[in-house]
Amino acid sequence: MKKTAKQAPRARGPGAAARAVLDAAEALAQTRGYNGFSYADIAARLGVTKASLHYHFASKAELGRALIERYHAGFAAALEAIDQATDEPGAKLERYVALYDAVVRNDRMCLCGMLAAEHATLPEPMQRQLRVFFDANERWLAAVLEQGCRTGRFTCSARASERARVLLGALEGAMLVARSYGDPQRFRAAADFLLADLCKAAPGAAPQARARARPG
Amino acid sequence: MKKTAKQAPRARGPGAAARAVLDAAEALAQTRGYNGFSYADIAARLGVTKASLHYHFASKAELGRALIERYHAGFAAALEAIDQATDEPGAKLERYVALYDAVVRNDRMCLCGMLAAEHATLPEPMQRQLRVFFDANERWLAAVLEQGCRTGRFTCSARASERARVLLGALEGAMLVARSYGDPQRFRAAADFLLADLCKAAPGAAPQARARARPG
DNA sequence: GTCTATAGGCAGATAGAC
DNA sequence: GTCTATCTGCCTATAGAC
Repeated sequence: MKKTAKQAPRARGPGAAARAVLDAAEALAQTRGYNGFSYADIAARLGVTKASLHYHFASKAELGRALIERYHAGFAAALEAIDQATDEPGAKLERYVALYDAVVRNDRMCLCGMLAAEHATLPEPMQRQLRVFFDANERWLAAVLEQGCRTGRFTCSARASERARVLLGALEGAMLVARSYGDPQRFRAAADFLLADLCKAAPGAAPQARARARPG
Repeated sequence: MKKTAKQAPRARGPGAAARAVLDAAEALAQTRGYNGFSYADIAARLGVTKASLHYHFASKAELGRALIERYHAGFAAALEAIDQATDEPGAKLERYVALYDAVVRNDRMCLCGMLAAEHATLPEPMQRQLRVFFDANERWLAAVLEQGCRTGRFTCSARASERARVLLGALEGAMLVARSYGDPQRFRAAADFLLADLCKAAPGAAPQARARARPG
């Protein structure tokens, strides 16, 4: 079933090169920001020239657009996976936080949180994409909080969508500040605090709220 | 009492030019980030040439250092003013939030929050200054929370310093995300939620928690 | 203190060979 | 798809006149 051996690069499948560019750009954007990296940085990581990058993404604005698009799609898939893995609101939130915790432990910041800081300097399409990402996150979180409210799992103060907005901002901010200390534990501790607060009025109802994906 | 009329520029006092440079750079850094502005931008705003800026700040790294230094000093003075204006922990927190609210209403982001996003690209002296700023804020907040705990003004869960850290991160994150929507009200609403949470277990003890400095 | 002029480098981007 | 070569423009920074 082997294709002609000459086509080794093609063997990785179509779009593999573009994906490699996105991977490198994503890592750079999440650590240094959109204004903090250049085509030269990506080219150096991949061992190719700057010119070849323009074959896949004609402009940096187009690359940035594709970056958010893929990131959002991946995040949406992760949220769907959570919904299918469990119905328990507390477990959902714990897994949601775990998504960000993985990002932080990888010495990165949420891509969209990072880009939000640079908002004023971004091409307008990217600005719109950021709002779409945050809106989707808030909607998902609001639904989880609302469910937790109904079932008595969480402190119920209604206004789930406002609480979702605060929670998302708090998680982004915890990542932001933690970066200055190079200490992933700082994020995890803040996240645990935020999760615990949701259960404050329902003691004993937060059994595994502090479960870890990995040993501390 | 007039000086010789020839010295009009000097009349603004020594260092006035340097201060004007810092003012312009600060506004740019808080809206576009450290990597999002150049000497050319500052020069254009002040109506001078790029070269003249180097007389006051030899390098951009030195300018950045001076930027954080002055910002932190101003913030420290504001915190001291709050301490002298009131002893009530709730009022202190309300005034603390008002400091950030003024920043947001000015279409800016906290300078250090903005720079925290760009942390990986900053000169090492600036990186250290960021930690100093956040540490000072956390200490002040922790003292206020601790006092509110003792007096029963706030929900008392001990661990004031951890709660202070979460609160600071949450405020920075609320600013960060609100920027993408260009809506200052988004920050204020999140801040009110955070303040209200501190009083959740002490209903009726949060009379003016939602007081505004200006009409909405 | 501010200017003109310029250096030296890196940015994003394009043309055209292979 | 990737390369070499190159363009244009902006960046930080410096020299030296006024």
